[in-house]
Amino acid sequence: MSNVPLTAAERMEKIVSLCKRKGFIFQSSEIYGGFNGFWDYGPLGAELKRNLRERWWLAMTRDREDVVGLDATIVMHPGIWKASGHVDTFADSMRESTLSNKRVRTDHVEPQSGNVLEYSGARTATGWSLGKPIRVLLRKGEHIESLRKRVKTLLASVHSVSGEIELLDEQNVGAVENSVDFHAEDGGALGEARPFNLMMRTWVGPTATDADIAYLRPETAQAIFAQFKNVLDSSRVKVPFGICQIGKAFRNEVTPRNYTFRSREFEQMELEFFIRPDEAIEIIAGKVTPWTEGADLSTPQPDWGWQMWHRYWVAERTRFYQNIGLGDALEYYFQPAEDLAHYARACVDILFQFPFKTDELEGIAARGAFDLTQHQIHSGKPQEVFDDELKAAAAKLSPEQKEALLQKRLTEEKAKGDCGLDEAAVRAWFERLFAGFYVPHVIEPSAGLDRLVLAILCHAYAEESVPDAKGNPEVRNVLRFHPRIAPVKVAVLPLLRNKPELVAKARAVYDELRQDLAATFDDGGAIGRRYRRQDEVGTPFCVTIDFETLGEKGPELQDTVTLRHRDSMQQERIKISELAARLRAAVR
RNA sequence: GCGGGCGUAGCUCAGUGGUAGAGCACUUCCUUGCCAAGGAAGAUGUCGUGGGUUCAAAUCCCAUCGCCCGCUCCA
Repeated sequence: MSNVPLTAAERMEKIVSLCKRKGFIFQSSEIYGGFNGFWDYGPLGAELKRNLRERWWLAMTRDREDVVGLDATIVMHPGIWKASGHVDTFADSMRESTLSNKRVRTDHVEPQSGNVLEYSGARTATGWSLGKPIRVLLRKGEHIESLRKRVKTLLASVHSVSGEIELLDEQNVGAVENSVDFHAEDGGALGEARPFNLMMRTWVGPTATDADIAYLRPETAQAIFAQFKNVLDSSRVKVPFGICQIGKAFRNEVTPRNYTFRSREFEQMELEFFIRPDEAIEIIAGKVTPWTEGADLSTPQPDWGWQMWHRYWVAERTRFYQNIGLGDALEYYFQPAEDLAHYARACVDILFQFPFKTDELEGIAARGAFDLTQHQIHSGKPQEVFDDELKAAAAKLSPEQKEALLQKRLTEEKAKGDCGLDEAAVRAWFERLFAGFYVPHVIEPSAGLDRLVLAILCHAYAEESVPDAKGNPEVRNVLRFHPRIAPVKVAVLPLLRNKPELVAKARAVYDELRQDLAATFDDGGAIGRRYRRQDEVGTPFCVTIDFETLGEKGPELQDTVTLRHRDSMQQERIKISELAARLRAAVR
């Protein structure tokens, strides 16, 4: 058996088609023409997604002692999004170059100086023409021929025209100094500023005035920060510990693309794992273990600072993906320091090679104390924890040791330039720290559930070339889901439909198995066809009831069935009494 | 938002102004038999949506929605 070669585009098309045909994923609101950026899960997709969600939740909560769950609302106090920075960063005003249609943020336009040229239009000898006038900036020192060539090249690529482009009625309309009306790269005049609001708005309360505006959350994480104190005070947890949440989030993506990959409504699985600041670790443990290549990340240690915790969570999350059969398909991207957002200290992306491109499944960020500090400032409610171990350890430090810690931090803050804390702020922070108080730092593994479903489908999809009954090669479609996450675990099949005693026996086996396994019953068509039907939706096991099951070939085969394996297509004979335990073990 | 391509049965697609099609899938029945191909019968469409041109539109024109590709955006 070998895999049929497919191009990336063919592969993706087949996956999309299979998902619709078999009830994994449907377009939202399809009977009304669809709705861009929204997708529904059909019967099998809902099961698959539920299995993945359940695995993540159990890996976080049941399998660990140091993480608890939360289930918060989608609509929250608008102040949360002010504090988190989303109201500002998600509502950019954008302008477009009229020449290239390239967008630029209004507040990022670089002032330009030079002469403004205007053309009434452009055309080619082959019949293409541009009706609208073109304004473009001839920068100081730029040769006019170089500008003409650049404009022609841009027009050719933007409008997909070939052949020589002729620019019409060139006019010099005057000089400008430090103008913010031209695109920095292509020199094209910028159009009107338009707001790009990436947060979805709604109104809470029946009056729907501006004062009632609220937002559908653009991420689930902020609810965790907003409820941090309540969880801390009610759950007998102490730092280091985590709070996890699974739920819907909403963004007005500029371009929803690539099937379900970038949707406007999507589901996130997020953990905020709260840790002590490195200074607290140093006081308590005497040192902070730096991360080194090959470090032992299996068991958290008291002297771990944020770096080790960050790497630990990368390893933990990798283990999760291995357990659902994606381990061999991941790539990692360590964001270079200069690309990090101002509040992040490190970020690792876990990527999957989708047929359309390799892109992010999960981001694991070390975010320092940024979020809780923001909420402390905006809400006016302290978000500090009290750490008695820290207080006791700090009490044993000499004034010189304390000053040394402080000076070290001061040097770090100075290195940050304008965004660093001043000396008074650092002294105040250490005073609280020595008394046992601090705002915890956080490691944030944030995964997209819909992206995971898509990755699982893409990874599982295979077309094999297998010989048919006559030995001719034939294509077999199969979804090679790990049995743990397969939407249906076992199909029960009577060999023939028109023999009531076979059907009755098969029904009895089905009724027993479905008590604790996702099972299905199929008596339609030839047996081989039914096997292939189950392969196509990724059912790992088929159980076939035949006349031997009924005892026709003697008592030793009575109450045995054929157990057929999806990937190898091998069959074995097994007693009905052993079936449930055997299958349960395989899907655990 | 810009440019290009596309939208016909559940799926894949043919159909360039004159009666809406094929293959697969599906439904029912027959078959003592294990890897999609046996036999018989059957159901399936506002040709994405709205408007226009025409005696006549799946076909031509306009608008709109959706999908794909590129640009753009992406805490």
